[in-house]
Amino acid sequence: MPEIHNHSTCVQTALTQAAQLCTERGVQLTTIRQQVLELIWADHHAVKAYDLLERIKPLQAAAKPATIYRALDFLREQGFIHRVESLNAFIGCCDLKTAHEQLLLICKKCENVEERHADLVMQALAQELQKAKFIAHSKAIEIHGLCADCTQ
Amino acid sequence: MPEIHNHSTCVQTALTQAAQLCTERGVQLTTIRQQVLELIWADHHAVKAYDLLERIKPLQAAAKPATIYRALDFLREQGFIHRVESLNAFIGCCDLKTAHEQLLLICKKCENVEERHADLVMQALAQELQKAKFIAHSKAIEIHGLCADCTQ
DNA sequence: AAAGTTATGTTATATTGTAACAATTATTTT
DNA sequence: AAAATAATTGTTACAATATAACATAACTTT
Ligand SMILES: [Zn+2]
Ligand SMILES: [Zn+2]
Ligand SMILES: [Zn+2]
Ligand SMILES: [Zn+2]
Repeated sequence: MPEIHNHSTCVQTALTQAAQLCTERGVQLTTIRQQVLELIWADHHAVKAYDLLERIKPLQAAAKPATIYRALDFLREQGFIHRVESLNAFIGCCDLKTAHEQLLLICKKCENVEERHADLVMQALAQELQKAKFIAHSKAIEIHGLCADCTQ
Repeated sequence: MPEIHNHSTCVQTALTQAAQLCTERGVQLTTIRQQVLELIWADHHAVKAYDLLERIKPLQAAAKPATIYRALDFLREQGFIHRVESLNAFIGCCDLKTAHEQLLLICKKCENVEERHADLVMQALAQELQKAKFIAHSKAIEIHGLCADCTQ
């Protein structure tokens, strides 16, 4: 993610596509679910569940942990967000349309999380899995370090 | 990991090498630390911190969460174990001698965790990181699915 | 409208992990 | 060996993350 970009388009795209996919799939993008998705897309940082809980309370006074975790479960099932395993946190998926594996680059300094498709990595990984005769159901590749903007 | 193998050699190798490396490095493989390492090596499953706590209590009656987490911190710093981020759990490292990245294959059925070096994957990943101008400090690649033994 | 399904409210609790300070043990210096 | 220093462990308290279970409400289908 470049340090400066028109982030409102990121958010708009994500919300529009999510709404569209929900319609197509016959599932409900309820108010709570949409609000959580919007809060996750506030920036390109990974967000923790209890931070989301605090942030949604002005909008949903009755919100409890289960409120958030249920919304997160839904958004994950639909592929709208990813869980960052190594942070116990969540980020918006940058490509809702195509199912894909996630390579996450997590910057220690600015805390941005960049999602990349990294086809060559996935290809090499597929070969390695074949060698191991391992049938993959889900893959998480998470790299911690310094992003391009923070190493200049 | 083949379903049937002489596991006592896995454990012996790990403990012997750990003891040797601690001597070389001038750090202490205390009783508690060695016991935790042994408990982790009980099998090739990932172990949770509080399971370790229960299992060490017969040996260390005074054991508390901090007891376990401190030992885990030490063992991780020394590279004797890995944390499985997607499980909040820990496994013994199968190659103490050479520093290396971890590709973990986690079987949903038998729960075995196999660690592979996967040089080709790491090479492709290094290229991708260069493209992204990202300086990696740590890498976690965790694949969930079915292992060779469990797909037959 | 009634029945069935999906989503939310609510309470309680389980799981995972740290902070802080005291006491002890090991190592180094005098 | 004694004293000083550093490393480890004991202990208490609590923070952070996540789920279970059951009641209520809101949508969908018949
Ligand atoms: Zn953006
Ligand atoms: Zn950065
Ligand atoms: Zn073994
Ligand atoms: Zn298996």
